[in-house]
Amino acid sequence: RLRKWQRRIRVSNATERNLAFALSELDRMASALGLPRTVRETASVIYRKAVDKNLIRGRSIEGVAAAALYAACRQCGVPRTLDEVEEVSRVSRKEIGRTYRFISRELSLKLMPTSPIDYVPRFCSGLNLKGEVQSKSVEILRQASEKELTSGRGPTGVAAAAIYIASILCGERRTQREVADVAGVTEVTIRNRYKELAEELDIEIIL
Amino acid sequence: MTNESNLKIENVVASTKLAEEFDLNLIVEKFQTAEYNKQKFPGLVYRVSDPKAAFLVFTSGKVVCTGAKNVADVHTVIGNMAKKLNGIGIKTIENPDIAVQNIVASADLKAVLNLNAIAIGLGLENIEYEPEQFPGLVYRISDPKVVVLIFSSGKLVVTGGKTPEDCARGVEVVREQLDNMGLL
DNA sequence: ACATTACTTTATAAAGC
DNA sequence: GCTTTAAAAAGTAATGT
Repeated sequence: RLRKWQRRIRVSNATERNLAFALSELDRMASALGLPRTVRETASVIYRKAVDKNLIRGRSIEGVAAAALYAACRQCGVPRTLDEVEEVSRVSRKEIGRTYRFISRELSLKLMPTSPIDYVPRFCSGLNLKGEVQSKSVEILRQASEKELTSGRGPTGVAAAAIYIASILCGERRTQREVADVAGVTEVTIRNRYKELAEELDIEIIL
Repeated sequence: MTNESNLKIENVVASTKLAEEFDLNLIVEKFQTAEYNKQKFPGLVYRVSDPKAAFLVFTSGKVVCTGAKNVADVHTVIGNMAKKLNGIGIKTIENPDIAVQNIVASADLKAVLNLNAIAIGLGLENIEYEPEQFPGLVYRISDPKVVVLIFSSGKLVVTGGKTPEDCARGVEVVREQLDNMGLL
């Protein structure tokens, strides 16, 4: 009888220890990414649900925590790319993506693919661009979406191209390199996307 | 009206057993283009151009054939492979059972698609669409048991089928569902 | 700036780590 | 789970001229 109690205490300790570790990891990663408290709380709720459904079995706490954070960012409308989450975690992008798909399905998160529009505020502030440019970027993205220019394209690349165009239209030009750096894409991608947007949306870009 | 599936088979994967065991070291030295690194991979790699295909040969006598463009070619290339082995002094099983394990095919719905709308239409729980990672929407069908990759260009990739009919049916299932949702 | 090569995703068998 | 093979889709990336 005493052994049974001891085992329960041990399991309980291990469970609590793991949860504490996971939560501290979430906090550490969220801080590194500069995420608000609401996202950290959302991530911890997702993580706890994963624990309750025994989804951690066969997976690392780090991986599930990173996937929960990635999912939380998307759920809160402030997405980070898998690459960004990978940078602050110690698991590979491949495992974060794989674990994300798993918990997303098991917890029925039903998240829509990330919208380029959700990246606009963060990228624009990273480029010191005002609200006017943000509004213009969003306007361009809505038109792009209506004309089917966003399906299958990377959300960050499309957002970057829209911001690049908007910055020029608003007289606050940023170079392709500057935009590419904050968006985490290459100049080639910005070029390909902005050419397509400019042509299909009949936007004249004069340098 | 409608349709013949402009289905094109791109790759056929099959497996069979040609002997009870193989001495891969003997085969590598006799077949000049064969590759064999036991620590890297347990199988010997051998490419042929007759009908183009690639073989993975194992010590157990089992063989995997990939890259063929037809189910018929699979039989042809495996037959040629058996003869080449015989020519090198290795006996092989007479009429080996050849099992097609997977067929990859491509098709074209000839329409520009809105993948976000399709994701919602087919149900987010039934699909996977992460444009950040890959431009295609992944749709798993249970009957026929195939996986279809749907692209915004209207092009499709069907894989997982064991027969060309599975692939053709998979395309039709997608075409019908998209049509019913008015997304075609 | 443009070209080429290469990697992302899907399925599938094989033997072994 | 990984390793290796083949092939398509379209986007993005790395490298080279």
